[in-house]
Amino acid sequence: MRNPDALKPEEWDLWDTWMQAQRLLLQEIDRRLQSEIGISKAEFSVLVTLLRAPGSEMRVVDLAASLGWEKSRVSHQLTRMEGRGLVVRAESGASGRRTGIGLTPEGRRLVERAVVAHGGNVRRHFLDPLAPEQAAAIRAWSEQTINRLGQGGTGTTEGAAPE
Amino acid sequence: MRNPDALKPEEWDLWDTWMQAQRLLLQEIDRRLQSEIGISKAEFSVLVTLLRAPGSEMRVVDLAASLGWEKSRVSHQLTRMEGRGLVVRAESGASGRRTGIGLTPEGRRLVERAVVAHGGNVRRHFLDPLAPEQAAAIRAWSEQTINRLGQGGTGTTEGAAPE
DNA sequence: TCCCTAGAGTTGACACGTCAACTCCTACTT
DNA sequence: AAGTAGGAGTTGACGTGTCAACTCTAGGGA
Repeated sequence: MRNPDALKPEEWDLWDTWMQAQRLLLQEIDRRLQSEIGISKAEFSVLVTLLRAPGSEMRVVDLAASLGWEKSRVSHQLTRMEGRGLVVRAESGASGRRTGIGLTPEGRRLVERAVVAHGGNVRRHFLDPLAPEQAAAIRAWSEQTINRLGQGGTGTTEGAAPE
Repeated sequence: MRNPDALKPEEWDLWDTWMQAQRLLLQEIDRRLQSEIGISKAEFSVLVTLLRAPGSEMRVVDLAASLGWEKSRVSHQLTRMEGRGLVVRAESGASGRRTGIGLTPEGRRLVERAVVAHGGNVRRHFLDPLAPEQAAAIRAWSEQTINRLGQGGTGTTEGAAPE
């Protein structure tokens, strides 16, 4: 603590407070998605990304790029979701061999309900309690943070919980 | 999307942008802690909490309360950290049987270095780029979110990465 | 043609986290 | 003293996430 770099108590407090608020909000939104629809945030992200893809079908590597995930993470996630019957690994066999990932009817049904429910939760727990000047500050901070730390945003996964 | 509750594109965009900024910042801070000191965020939280406890010793249940974690999570974490030689489960055997958790010399050495490094990282990546009015907005939003969602804050774990 | 490199995808080992079920001990009740 | 309720702690099953190593195949020289 004799380091000149040491944070002052009110600085630690801002950091801690912000971290805790974040964690509570994400927990709340995730838990509601889980209890109302029965899918996790990770499953929701994959399903939404597939839903918005042309033909509702993508390759693993494109899914990974769109979500900003590692491809091994996508592969593990797909293995679990295939087991739950939410997605299919379509192996185009002899001809194209493109191994596209697609939605099952069950997956499509769930994600369509989830988009509505999740939107409502985001509105209730994030957007509504946000005062206009808070929204402006958060937007500005977020953009400058992404510019500073993010190399190239995934860009296209609008509406998916990014993580 | 024909739901009246549906979010407008700029609302989705604010949510996505904020989520992504958060994720990038946490990733950056965690990765630096890992590469500079060689411990994870979870390990750091446990070590800092122990370091600040009277006698650097706590029971599992108090650790859990202070961190805001489930006790089973604490137990699993301690099992891994005991394997790495960072903490000890002191079983006071016949007399008190209090099963206090303590720091090993190695654990103490690491956490003392980590506090300095982590503080510097928080300053560089969170506090410094924050304009004063952004800090005020983030503090206000965090506090109202905690009041709305948090039932009883853990309170005392000042300085630990709360999650 | 044969090799061989580079991309796509999978797998295994491990860290992290939750939930539910379990053991163990203490303290209270009768 | 026997019984029991409850707190403290652990464990196992499983979902989530990273890293490194692996397979497979297409395409591109020599």
